[in-house]
Amino acid sequence: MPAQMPAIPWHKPRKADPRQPLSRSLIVETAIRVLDAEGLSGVTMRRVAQELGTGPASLYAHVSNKEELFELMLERVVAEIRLPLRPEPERWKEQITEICFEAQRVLTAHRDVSLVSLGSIPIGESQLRITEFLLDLLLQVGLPPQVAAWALDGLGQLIDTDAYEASVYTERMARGTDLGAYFDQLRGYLHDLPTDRFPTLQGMADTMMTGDGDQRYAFKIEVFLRGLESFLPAEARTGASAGAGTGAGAGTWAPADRAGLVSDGPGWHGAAGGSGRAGGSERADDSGPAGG
Amino acid sequence: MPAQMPAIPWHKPRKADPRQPLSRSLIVETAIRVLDAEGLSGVTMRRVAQELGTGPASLYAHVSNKEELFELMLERVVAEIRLPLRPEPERWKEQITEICFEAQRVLTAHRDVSLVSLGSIPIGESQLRITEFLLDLLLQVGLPPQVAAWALDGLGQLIDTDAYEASVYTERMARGTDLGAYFDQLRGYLHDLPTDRFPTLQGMADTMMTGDGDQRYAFKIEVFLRGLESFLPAEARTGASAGAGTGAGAGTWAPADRAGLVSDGPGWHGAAGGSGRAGGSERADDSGPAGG
DNA sequence: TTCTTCGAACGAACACTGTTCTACGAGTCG
DNA sequence: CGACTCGTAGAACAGTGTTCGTTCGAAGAA
Repeated sequence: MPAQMPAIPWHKPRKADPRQPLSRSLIVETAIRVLDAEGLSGVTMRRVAQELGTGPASLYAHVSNKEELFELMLERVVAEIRLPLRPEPERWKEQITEICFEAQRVLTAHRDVSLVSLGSIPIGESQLRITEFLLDLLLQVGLPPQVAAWALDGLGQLIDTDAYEASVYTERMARGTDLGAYFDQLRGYLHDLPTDRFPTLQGMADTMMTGDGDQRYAFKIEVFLRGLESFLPAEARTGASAGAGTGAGAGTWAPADRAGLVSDGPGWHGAAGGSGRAGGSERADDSGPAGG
Repeated sequence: MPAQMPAIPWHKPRKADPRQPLSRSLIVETAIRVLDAEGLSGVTMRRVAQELGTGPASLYAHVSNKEELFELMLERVVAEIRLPLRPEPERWKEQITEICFEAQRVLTAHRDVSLVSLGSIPIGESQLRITEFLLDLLLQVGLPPQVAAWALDGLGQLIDTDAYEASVYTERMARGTDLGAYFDQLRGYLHDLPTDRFPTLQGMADTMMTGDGDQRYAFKIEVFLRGLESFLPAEARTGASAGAGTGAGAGTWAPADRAGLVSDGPGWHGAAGGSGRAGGSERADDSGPAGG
């Protein structure tokens, strides 16, 4: 808060704080401020009310529930997700990947919110805006309507789940857990598994732990999109389709180049000392494909 | 509770209840009983303690946390998931689909538990057992190790998220919401969307609402598996691979035949007049094979 | 101007929550 | 027999979401 002029003493001296009256949007904004500062579990009616200089009961005049408040918060957050200007069917996979990463950037920028998203049907205006865009894109690509509709479902789950998982790790780290040590420990645990009962897993401990959150996320998106691609009717397939041929060996696979839209600043990725989800948290400064 | 004999008055009249002493597993079992009866939010330390005829403080001698208790509960639940006798690489997609449905069956049979699973790394013994099986299977199919490893991640998220979403609807229905009416309302809402801003979505309202939870789940699994298939090196591809050619038109796509293990009838579909994800837990008595 | 009305604001309270402190009591070891 | 553990609990602390009943301030009616 910047310096503020003192209240003129003879103007309504009775009420010291010239705060604006309560309103739905003011409450939601305040709640989001608390969310960003202390995580979703820190957003309590009392905490929000206190931030507004009032009591918890006052909030119930504008918001019927804590659940409703949460959903309003989610809507406001989702509204921050930016979309490309228009669908470009010829590079639909790249475009969807970009949107997925943009969504994850925004969601994880607000701590835990994705948990709210996980359990609710996305019918808010902002959510529908994204749905509309993706649906349009998928239809233009040539996917059958039913496939496109159901694909949105899966895509939404993918985004939400990954954002939530990422936030869980961020929260855990914010509470003092050293993720680097934790993952090393985990790797050791996998490595020490009894060979007779877990022969495959035990031998692949390192492979299981490879890759940070972004890499894994990109992989999942790519798998889903390739799967979607296989539902394209024969006549809708362009030559660019990675489809069947480009089998990609183990290490040779690389996440789609995420240029454009997502290229704003370092974002959360590097900031907190490493990976979103797994492995090598010591690589905070890696210049990877992601940053801008 | 069946009728119970009254305690013989002159046998230890001091302590009326001849209950067995507290123990970790007894607490976990009791907690799961409460979970099944009242959902995850009903599992409170006080409630579990009360069920055991004691106070909440007594639990902390065996369980360090509510969080730890939840994870112990998850482990016990996941242990119920049955696996096929051995990997059958020649029908890997069917087998994975079966496992996914079996997992969902078990998870949703215990209300909310999947929420616990969503935020934790699956390192319990039972979870690793499943991981080991799937990893073995995927490697036998010929997937590159790194792809197989990361695929497990995605598969786990798919299972957990879908189970959680299903449970959310079940819980909501248990609280009295009529899902049929709710989805009709939702369909109407989509249909009434302003045509200028949501042209695609508005016209596809019905398509968006088509399909029950199982169908959508099967679709997502199929997409993921087809995507995975595209990572098979050329030499590992059998003729059976649906891969590129069998493009499937709009309505012609059908979920993979879920024989054996998952062969439980119509499920809840008819009940709520449509889509969604909830319901039909009334078929717990299916005699599926797959045991072992 | 005065009176009524009505919804927003809010203090207090209710019934909960997870967790900890501390005392009690039985069992075992020396 | 005393000392010493350790599982069992009662009570309490600091919170939680939500509701009740009241107050208050401004707008509309007389």
